[in-house]
Amino acid sequence: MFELDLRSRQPIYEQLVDKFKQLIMSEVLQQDEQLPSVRSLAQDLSINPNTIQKAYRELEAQGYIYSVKGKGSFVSQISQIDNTAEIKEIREHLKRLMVEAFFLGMTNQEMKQIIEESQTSVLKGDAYDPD
Amino acid sequence: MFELDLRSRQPIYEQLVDKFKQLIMSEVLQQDEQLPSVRSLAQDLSINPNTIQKAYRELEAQGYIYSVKGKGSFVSQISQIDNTAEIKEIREHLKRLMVEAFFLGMTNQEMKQIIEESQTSVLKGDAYDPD
DNA sequence: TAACTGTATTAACATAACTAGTACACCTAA
DNA sequence: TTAGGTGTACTAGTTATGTTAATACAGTTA
Repeated sequence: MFELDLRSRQPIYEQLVDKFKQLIMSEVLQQDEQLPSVRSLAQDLSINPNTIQKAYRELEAQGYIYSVKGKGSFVSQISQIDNTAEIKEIREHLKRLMVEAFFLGMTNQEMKQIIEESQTSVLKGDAYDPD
Repeated sequence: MFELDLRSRQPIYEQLVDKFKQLIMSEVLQQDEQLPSVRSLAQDLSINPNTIQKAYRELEAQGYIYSVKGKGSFVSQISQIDNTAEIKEIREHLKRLMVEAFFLGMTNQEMKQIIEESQTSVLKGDAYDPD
């Protein structure tokens, strides 16, 4: 279901958070749909249940999912998710990266092309890596 | 001379490497110009000399500088620096980030605007944070 | 010679992520 | 009611990495 990079500088639980956010925002996972249980997903991914729990806790804190003891974790209403802070972070991150890119000699044109490519892959659904 | 973020996920030595790369690629530091010594820069930045050394070792390995025992560390010829691998990394990084951005609802237009802004700040020299 | 350079090595420390094990509360279906 | 599923909480230990600390050695320069 997911491709994790265990050697990444980005922690596993954050990778999970990002993946689920994408699945939720793109409505691949729909409102009130149940997420895999902490234990089952841990087994599927061959990682510790605590790591899954940490990701779910984070997703719940940010409003993407809600959890019910004894039942499971479920997707929230997209409309009630506030991601303005995230958007701001991404903007800053993009700016920094583009400054780096310019110093390495990448052209304006080249970067706009990457934007187009990215958008295409998103609209085509390539980014979901469905399994 | 530098602004370091000691709490960043990015290690100090990598921040130093990036800063020096920018200063070298933008020719603020010119060919054969001497870099601050390991010990003096460590004192200026209030960090350990080993951390500076690690950054210099990395810069030398990537061809940005050359070091001479007993004399110091100096800027290499820009023309002989091979940064194709770095450019590739940046491209991948940009792609991933843009996919994230799209999911958060950022528009194509908005991203192109960020590119323009970044380019402007680079050309104006804002990015160097001269001191 | 003295004081500066880079370089190397070893040890200790700090932090964060991750794993492991256990326990408890709740829900659901047999 | 009970068994097995769910989320949740907690403590401890492990691992990896970055950073600091101290020391030593080799080369350069005034």
